[in-house]
Amino acid sequence: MNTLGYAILSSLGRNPCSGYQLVRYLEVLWPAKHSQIYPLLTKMEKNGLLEFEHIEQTSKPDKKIYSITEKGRETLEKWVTELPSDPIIRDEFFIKIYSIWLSNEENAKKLIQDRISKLEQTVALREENIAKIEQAHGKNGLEMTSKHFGGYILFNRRNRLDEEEISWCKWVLNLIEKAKLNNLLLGIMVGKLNIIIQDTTLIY
Amino acid sequence: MNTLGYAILSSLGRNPCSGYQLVRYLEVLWPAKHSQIYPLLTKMEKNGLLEFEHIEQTSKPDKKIYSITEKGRETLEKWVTELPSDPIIRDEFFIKIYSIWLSNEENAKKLIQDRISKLEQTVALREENIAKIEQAHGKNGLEMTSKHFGGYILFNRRNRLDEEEISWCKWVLNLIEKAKLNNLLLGIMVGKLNIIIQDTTLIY
DNA sequence: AGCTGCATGTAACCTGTTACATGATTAT
DNA sequence: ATAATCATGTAACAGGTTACATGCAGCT
Repeated sequence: MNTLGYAILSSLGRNPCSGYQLVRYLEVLWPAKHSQIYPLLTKMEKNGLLEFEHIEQTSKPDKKIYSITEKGRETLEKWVTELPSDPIIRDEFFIKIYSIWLSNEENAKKLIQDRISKLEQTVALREENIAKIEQAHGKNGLEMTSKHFGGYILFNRRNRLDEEEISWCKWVLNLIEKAKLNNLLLGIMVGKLNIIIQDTTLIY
Repeated sequence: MNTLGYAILSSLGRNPCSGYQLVRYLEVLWPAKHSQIYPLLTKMEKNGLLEFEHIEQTSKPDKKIYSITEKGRETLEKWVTELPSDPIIRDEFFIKIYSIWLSNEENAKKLIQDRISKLEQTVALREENIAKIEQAHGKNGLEMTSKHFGGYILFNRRNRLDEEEISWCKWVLNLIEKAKLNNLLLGIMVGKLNIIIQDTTLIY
């Protein structure tokens, strides 16, 4: 089975839900579209890792509530102890940053500024979620054996990293400003030098 | 064209190289295997974004040194100003962390400890690289218009984030320890309570 | 009247990985 | 001897995205 399968086991192991809801839950864990999730759920159910209950609804379409089986829980538990493969990060921002030397100052600043805006937005949203979890379970009441522990610490991780990145962005903006100032000063000095040269040329 | 194509333009725009070398250069920017890179290079060359020079070698296989064309540079410059799509992060570690509530303390600690080890290793390696760049170009001599600026600030970013993650890992280890202590204390208290109950039962 | 959310599914396509193929040189 | 590095390429497969398909309820 592939990693998406384990992500599904991990989510359903915490609480049963429909494929539709899984799409949302997996967003932070292992993003996948419904077109990838539905066929895999069917396959995993056939392999005995999951089971589902058909729920008929009147005002909404019917749904299947999936839950993890004993076999599924065992499979997940075994996998969790194996060492994880290296993370894969693909971010167009890196490539654009790598190429800013061919761009101008305005574009460069905009690229960084937009990044800050996005990060600040997501951090604010996540902070609300963290506060909700702490409110519901108590800041110190969250133990490793709690179902909510993993989610809680992962939210914390992401916010710490995002805040560090915001700080890095500001450092970069400063670097650009400082370089501009240096150039400006250099320009003035060159200007003065020219006057001196002109003066000296005039004198001598 | 896809993002890998822009990553290639970005790398070759800094300095020409062979497809073989590109695999290594792209590792930090947009990881790809040679089987994906070679056909794309051929395609991009046909589209006039790249050109190559055939270099014959005696002790090694012949190679093609690709470089960016004027059209390629223009294409890249235009793309850089468009806003980047959201980053994609896929990390098995997240799923394992999310599932540790079904695991025991030993496994949980090992998972975090292994993460710390990996991070510390890569941070150390990267620090060497940062030092090398600073040595070669001067800590303040690196301006936005320098070819090395992007790489320099990206290395810095990664190290900052990795160090923040190490700190987060230690915070999690502390949380686990603290919870254990609480449980231990609770255990002792329950024990004492039992004695009191036993005592009181004896007296009355 | 048109959009969003709920809910599941399939088909076509693009992206990325693993494996196959070749072959000389250099280091362990 | 055996593995790693240099160097390029293709084929098969797995993973992931976009688009097609349906239909009702509630909101603007």
